Amino acid sequence: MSDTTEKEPQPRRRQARGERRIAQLLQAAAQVFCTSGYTAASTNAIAREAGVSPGTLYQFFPNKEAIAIELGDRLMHEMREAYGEALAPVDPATPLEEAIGSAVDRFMAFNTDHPVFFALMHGPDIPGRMAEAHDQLHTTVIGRIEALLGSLMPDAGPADVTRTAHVCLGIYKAGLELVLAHEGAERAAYVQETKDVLIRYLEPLAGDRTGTPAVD
Amino acid sequence: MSDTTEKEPQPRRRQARGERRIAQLLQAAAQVFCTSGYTAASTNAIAREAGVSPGTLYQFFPNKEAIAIELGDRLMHEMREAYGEALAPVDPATPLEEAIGSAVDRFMAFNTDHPVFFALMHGPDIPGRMAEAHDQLHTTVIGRIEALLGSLMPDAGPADVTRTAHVCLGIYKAGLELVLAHEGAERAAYVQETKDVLIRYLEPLAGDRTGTPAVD
DNA sequence: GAAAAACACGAGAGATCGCTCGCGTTTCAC
DNA sequence: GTGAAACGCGAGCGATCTCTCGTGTTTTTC
Repeated sequence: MSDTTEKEPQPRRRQARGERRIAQLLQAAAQVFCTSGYTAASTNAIAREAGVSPGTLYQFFPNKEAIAIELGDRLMHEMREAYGEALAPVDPATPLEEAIGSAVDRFMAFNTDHPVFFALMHGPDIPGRMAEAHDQLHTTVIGRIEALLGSLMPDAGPADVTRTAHVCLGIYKAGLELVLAHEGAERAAYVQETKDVLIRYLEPLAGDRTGTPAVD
Repeated sequence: MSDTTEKEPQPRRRQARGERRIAQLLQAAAQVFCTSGYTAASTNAIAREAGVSPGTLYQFFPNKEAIAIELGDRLMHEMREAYGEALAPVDPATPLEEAIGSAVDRFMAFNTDHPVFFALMHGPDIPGRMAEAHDQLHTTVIGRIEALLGSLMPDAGPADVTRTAHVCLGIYKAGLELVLAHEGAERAAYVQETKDVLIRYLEPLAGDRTGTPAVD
């Protein structure tokens, strides 16, 4: 009834030391999640990697899931910060190759800079809250791709557009997996291959309508 | 020193009942692995799913990994039985579309019939012995694809052929994931999309050589 | 400077999981 | 029919993992 009656009281005023520890722990968690995956990663291992005791870890995170969630949130935020509206609808006048090329480059760069992102999103055993975030991002990305495809496929049904969007995202994910598995020049070559696959897949949709299966 | 001195004596003569239990347990394991993944699947859950006690399970399998291995071996065997030399080099006279179409159809059918296969092969936490089998299959498939591509890309370096083979396999895997996520007509549509992606990716390689990056 | 709050530790409680063991039941060989 | 071996059970051992708690240290606040 009083003024600041919150259900989840957070009278926890973090000190500078605490913020540092949090960053330290998140970095360690990223490392461990990358090498072991979310489920196999133990909180004790994360604490050890960060050079602190298990008890200290739980001073800043209520449970293991919260670590992944905070990590995911920060990555999402950083992605939006760095690439802003890379997901935004592009100018329809932009050539297909250019649009695909820049989008693939941006996302590939982010994922190679933050391999945890892939590890957290791809695991089959991610916690519930994490799956929600994944689904939300997935839906958003699919929506953006659909918007882009809308101008490419003017006379296709919405189901076809959605399906094509899913195929595009699948191609990107497959390419990303190959890119992350290689380094240097070979990695760059796989980035180019990913672009080529997408371009060749989408090119016929632009001007050619023979691809539409007129099954009778 | 005597005659049948084996390091691993298997005087275990299975009865018909035992063989039935093994099949029962493997089917239950397939079910549980599919829904939970290998690591999250508990042996107790597998036994419960099969309607037997945990002790009975260990009467037939020395440990959890052996269950996955036996399951994998049987799947591999069944694949070779059913599709024989689907991986074998095809007649070079076969049109690209037909070759891709039949290969994709065969493998998609197998994977939709046995979703465990994908679950076991795709998990990031599969046991060591399983990873070996996966790598071996992977290498075999890549080799087959390389052989097919060899005739398509006569004047490409071996590294390029290998890379293209990996991209093809990646496209297939991505398509498979989408196919498994849908049913009925939508599933069939995704199969067709997978074929289209592969065909459009590989078509330019056949007659067109402008794709070869002549970087200096 | 003293009380309070945030930080840090590490042993271990509580839960889960892989797997074992002792004992009873069914099936097979002879 | 009888002994042996395969089958079946389920309580529970040991290891591991998440998370807690009591205690001690550092920082902030007044």
